[in-house]
Amino acid sequence: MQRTHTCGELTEKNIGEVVTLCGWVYTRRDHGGLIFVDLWDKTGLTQVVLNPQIDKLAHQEAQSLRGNFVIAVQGKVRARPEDMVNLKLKTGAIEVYIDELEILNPSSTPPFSCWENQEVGEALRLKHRYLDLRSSELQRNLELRYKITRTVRDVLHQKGFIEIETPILTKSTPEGARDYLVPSRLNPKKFYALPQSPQLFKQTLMVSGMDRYFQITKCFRDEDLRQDRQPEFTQIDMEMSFVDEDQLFSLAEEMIATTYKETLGIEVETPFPVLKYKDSMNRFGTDKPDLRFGLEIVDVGEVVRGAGFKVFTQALDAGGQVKAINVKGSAESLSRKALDDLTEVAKTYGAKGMAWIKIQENGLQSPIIKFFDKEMLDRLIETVNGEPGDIIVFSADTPAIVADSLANVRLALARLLKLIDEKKIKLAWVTEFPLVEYDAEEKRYVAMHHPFTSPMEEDLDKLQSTPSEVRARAYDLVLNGNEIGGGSIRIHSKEIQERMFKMLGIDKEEAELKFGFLLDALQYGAPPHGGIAFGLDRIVMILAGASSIRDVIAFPKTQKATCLMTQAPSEIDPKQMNELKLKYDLR
RNA sequence: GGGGUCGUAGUUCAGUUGGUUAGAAUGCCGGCCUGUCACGCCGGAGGUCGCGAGUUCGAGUCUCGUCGGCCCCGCCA
Repeated sequence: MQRTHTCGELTEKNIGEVVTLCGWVYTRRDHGGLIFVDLWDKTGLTQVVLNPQIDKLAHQEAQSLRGNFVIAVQGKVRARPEDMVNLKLKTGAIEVYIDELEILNPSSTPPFSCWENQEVGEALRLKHRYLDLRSSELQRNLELRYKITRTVRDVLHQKGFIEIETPILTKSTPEGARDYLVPSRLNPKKFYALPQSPQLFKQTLMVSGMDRYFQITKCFRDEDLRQDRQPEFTQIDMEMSFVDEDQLFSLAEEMIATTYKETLGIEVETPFPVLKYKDSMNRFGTDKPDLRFGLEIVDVGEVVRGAGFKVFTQALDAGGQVKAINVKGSAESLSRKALDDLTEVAKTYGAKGMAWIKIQENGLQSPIIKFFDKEMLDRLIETVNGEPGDIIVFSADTPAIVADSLANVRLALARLLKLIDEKKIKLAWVTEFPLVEYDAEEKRYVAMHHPFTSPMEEDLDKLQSTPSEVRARAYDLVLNGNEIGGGSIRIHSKEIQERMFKMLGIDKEEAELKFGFLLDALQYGAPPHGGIAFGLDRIVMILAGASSIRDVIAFPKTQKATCLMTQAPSEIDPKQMNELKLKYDLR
């Protein structure tokens, strides 16, 4: 029997036609004389009817049907009696009277029902991922994922990009994340690394005159997993020659806006606002601010300097900061318990505690006001624009801890007070990142983005003197508080690249050993170029409204980076170890 | 490396202060049923309480360890 229609397309227009449907038994309702089967495929459900008066044999055979059996049926489309129309189904106006039934494949009883809305443990769902993927939610997510990549390919194609594949077996690169390694059988004691990104290859392609490259490709980083992070993930990677930030931003904006339009039918405004890293850190404590709500951070260090409150003065004396958030109108809604919980949030990010002041009509309430004189309190309240009904929360510590703790207290507050409008889409560029940051452990500067990121021209003279003040031509794209992409204008001058390596403490031999091929390439007419890479999984997750990256990946890993379906990773045969000339040395 | 949380029929869960034979719903199996659509009615089967020690006359329940899922810190150029 050859399928003539899918299970989601028959309507009144097909009444009278003889059709053949194939699909899975969704439910079977056996009335003894009459059997109803809801037949499922990814397009929908169709009710088929087995009536012994239409075909005795088919009816008899249908008694053995069970859930998830794969069947083919042939019969005539009929209108349902008027009061039997099922408005819940697209195909609810019709049903198919079957005169031929073929069981293509029976099914064991599955460990869980993939169609019912019963909450099933994620471990079990991952073990039987093929069943879980039948659910409408995952079907919808994977379809959205495909629509997004298709739109991206369309847009980039129109803009003159070509997709070029780069190696998966490649060279281990220093810095950055931990590499996944693959032993080389033909070259004992040597290893390939799986790429953390195609970074070096795409820059090399610019030297080749490819002009505009993109690739939707897997990247690998052997680090711990999170809700929005997998060791194996997909980047939309791109690179362009002869561009500056403006051209690159507008292209990326068009790509994102078109994606929203084509997949969700939503118009997003372009151009996206641009926020300098420094301003983002000052106002939100993070380089990926969620701009859907306010609760901005205010520096009150100068106001409280010299107060009798040791927590503040000690932080300031040690070169730290005191910053605050005015939680407008929250005096009623934020309980003592909520403030304790927020304090725990602050502590998670290194703060030793979280001070607060409640402004009431009849004065201030707080465990710390006794340490301040009235004049200082007045100025403090004025600085944060405080009014009766507000609560001011404080963090005092090193700049990094103040930023980190308040950024996360801010997010927790927004969730607690339900300040986030889920319909809002707030995209922004964050620019002028520091080129390097000091690594206390390694006692040297390390590239914040990567060592090929171009410094800003006006900061070039600080490369030697004050490296930490040099700003980079690097940028991130932030969507509702998530970093969804990042990139930079690259260094194409050999001279600047050498100064960069010098600052990072990488000598000539080391540079040659680690990045030799790119450095060679850059000597042979490297055009000015820059690029960006987007995290596809995160973008799909946000557009799908999914709560975990696992919900937009067909076969995701668990938090311990295993696959419950394939049981990867697994032990290997000693023969394979011998071939690779590898030996365990477990400690 | 660290913190939190969960683990009991196939599944989702309940299980009191440590006390008789561990329950419910759903699913599954059998029977009945010609207008259901999460069909209905009757009956039945189904448990290494994640695993291992310990405390106790007695452990699903308490203690320790361990394994696994999830969330978080660190980590993620």
